[in-house]
Amino acid sequence: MAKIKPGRNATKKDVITQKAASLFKRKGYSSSSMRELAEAVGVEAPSLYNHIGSKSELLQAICFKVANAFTSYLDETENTAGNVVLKLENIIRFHIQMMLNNFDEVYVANHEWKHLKEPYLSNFLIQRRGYEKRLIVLMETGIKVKEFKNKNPYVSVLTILSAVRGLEFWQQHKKNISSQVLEDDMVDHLLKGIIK
Amino acid sequence: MAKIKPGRNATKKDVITQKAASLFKRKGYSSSSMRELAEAVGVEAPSLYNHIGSKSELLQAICFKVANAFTSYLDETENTAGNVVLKLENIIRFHIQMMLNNFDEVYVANHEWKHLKEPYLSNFLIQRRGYEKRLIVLMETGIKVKEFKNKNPYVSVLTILSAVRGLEFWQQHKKNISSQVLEDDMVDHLLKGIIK
DNA sequence: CTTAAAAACTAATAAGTGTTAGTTTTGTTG
DNA sequence: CAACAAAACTAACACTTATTAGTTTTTAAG
Repeated sequence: MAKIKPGRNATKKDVITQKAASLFKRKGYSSSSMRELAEAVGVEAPSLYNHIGSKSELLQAICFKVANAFTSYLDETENTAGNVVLKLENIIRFHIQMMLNNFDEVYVANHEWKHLKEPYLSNFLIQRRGYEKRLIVLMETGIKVKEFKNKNPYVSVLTILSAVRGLEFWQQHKKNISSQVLEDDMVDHLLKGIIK
Repeated sequence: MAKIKPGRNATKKDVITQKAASLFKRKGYSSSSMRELAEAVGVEAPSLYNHIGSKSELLQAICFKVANAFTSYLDETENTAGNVVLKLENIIRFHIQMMLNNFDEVYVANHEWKHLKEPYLSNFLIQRRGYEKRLIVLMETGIKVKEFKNKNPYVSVLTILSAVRGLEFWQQHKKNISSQVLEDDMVDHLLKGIIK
């Protein structure tokens, strides 16, 4: 009934999506053609449509996979015992690890989301905004229980998220620093600025 | 001999470049068509070519204008008396102000540079790398003279540059926080993590 | 081996791309 | 006003785009 699946646990659709993430990262969504993607997959362009619905569907899959991963981790963390500092540290470390381990997809979600079509674009932005709001609430909690300095929580969240996002520039320097040093130094730098 | 110039001190080429920055920011370089740009300028697409050479020339102008602004400010700062902390603080403040006052162009330079054509792409990356290197040297100096903690200087520079870059998300929240609070809180957050 | 579906292929389409050619309008100067 | 150049316009070209239609090949099941 069905063909043998390509990878170990990956459907061909998964392979296409992954190759798409790599291509979109390198050239950007709009500059990536289905012919190029097909070549990366090892097939002619129209054959892709036996597995996927459209080009924009690929972008949707990538963006929401990433967004859902972050949302899920935040769900877990919120339902965990522990002080606020530890929660925030764990979240920062999760962001760093996502950047290092799922670079292509996170990069695409961060850079190419604006090419999502409605209603996916709106949904993505709403989800993203909701995520930020929850981090801000976490910051405010930390301030209230005297774990954090009384700095504007939005600025703190913005600073942290942006700094972690900047790990995309890190990829080129992977050889020079161990990722453990990177993670620890960055966490330290970001927490020292807000912890009391 | 020549027509009256559009704005006060701006040539029509300047107007086109500025509209291009706004358009490229909103839709991305590749998704922006010359017909759209023409409409923003209030003209038919082929008329643009009386003032500019090509679409990619517009991107070059935007990217290098931004890159040169940062390089120039660093030149000035390096030739200035003062301790390292103050120099770094001034540089951070300059980055923040560039983000707030030249948002479109800085955004495009940060996001669309990969669509530059050779040799401009290579030149841009070389210039960017050189800028980072000089900041790293500044960090190392600060460590040597005991103004900064002995943290990996590359990680510190990366964290700072990325955090400031993240001000692009700030635009939506302009109403809620004064830009002075933003600037001061962010500078504080970033410096506290490295100052001894 | 037969059968049937899954997935590859070729060919084609309609729309949009940056850009050039050629022409007309506009605006300034002598 | 005459003359000339700057800058607008229309028409068009050569090319690329995502996607569909229709057909053939491949693969798995009975």
